[in-house]
Amino acid sequence: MESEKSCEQKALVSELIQGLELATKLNEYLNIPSSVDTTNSLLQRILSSYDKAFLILRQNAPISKSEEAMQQLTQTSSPQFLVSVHQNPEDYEGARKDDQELNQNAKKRKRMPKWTQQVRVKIQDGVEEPHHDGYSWRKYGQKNILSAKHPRSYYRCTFRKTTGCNAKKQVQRSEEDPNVLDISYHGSHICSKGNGAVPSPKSADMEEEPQGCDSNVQFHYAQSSQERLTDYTSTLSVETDNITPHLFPSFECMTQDNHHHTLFPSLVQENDPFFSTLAQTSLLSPNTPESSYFVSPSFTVHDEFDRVFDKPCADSDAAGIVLADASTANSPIFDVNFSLDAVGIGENFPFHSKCT
DNA sequence: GTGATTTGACCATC
DNA sequence: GATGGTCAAATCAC
Repeated sequence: MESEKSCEQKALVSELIQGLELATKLNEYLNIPSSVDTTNSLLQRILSSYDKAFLILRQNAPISKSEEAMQQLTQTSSPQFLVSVHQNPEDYEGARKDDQELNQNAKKRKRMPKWTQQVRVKIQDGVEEPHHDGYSWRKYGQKNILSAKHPRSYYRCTFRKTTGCNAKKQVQRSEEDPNVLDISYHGSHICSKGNGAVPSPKSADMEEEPQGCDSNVQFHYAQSSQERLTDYTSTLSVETDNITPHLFPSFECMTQDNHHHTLFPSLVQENDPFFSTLAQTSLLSPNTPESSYFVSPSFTVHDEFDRVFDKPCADSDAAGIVLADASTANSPIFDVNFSLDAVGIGENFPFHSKCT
């Protein structure tokens, strides 16, 4: 039993480390204009590594306090710009096996990975701006929902026919606050290949090109429209009221327009070498002049370890965070701007060293 | 002309 | 039967 756990732990750590290593490589390639294929390949491998890691975790535990917290988070209706990602743990494994078949009927559809995101939309002269999340969606239906004031819109990936990408999303205005859009994502994007990672001139300011995503983890990509970025960042904050504090370490960010943003509750960066380094080398880096950043879903390394190996952890203080950064206005890239060397992570990195 | 959106109808599930 | 999700023809926009 113990040896099994040890083996699983090694596999899990290996996948996580591989993901970080690939992210570092990806960051290097992002500075090379002609390396689009390489970066796409690295991106897929990174996502695959974390997919495997989460599969390992889910094979070993039913549900963790982090997932409960995530559920609370996603169910919270907040007037603030709230980005949260919730992947239904019961849906995940089955859905990954036969994603292409899931739209055959509602039964299978239920097994698709699902996560929700609440986004505050900007209302100008009574007209809402379209919600942009970095993917290209095609609306295929709208329905009045019985208990809701506002109709629900149904979208699927624009490239469904050409790539078989089965990602869908449902968009509905919040009951509590009409300025908030409740967005539910179903399925994963598999449309990264052959769709062009760089927006076409026509689409650069109007529509997003599809980006690689073959994972339950949904990245938020930089968009080329500076105006749109400003609109987003001007309302960007993260709801923290109902979050278990150790889930989200925080980073303070100041944008070009002097808006101050707290991305996560401030708890750990001062004490934790990992995040203090991360904050210094990436999040607060002077090399990111644009007033744009995107928050990816975060996950708690310690918490997941707790779940797998039944180890109580007093104050989990490390979490994995990938920050998508629009430091170059013309390319929809995301910037994983930290390295393993910088934070001292190697194969022997003591992920659980603070647990008792 | 082509692709996206709208909207009523249809289907599966509860 | 009520409801949510999807289809597909009609319409719109470029």
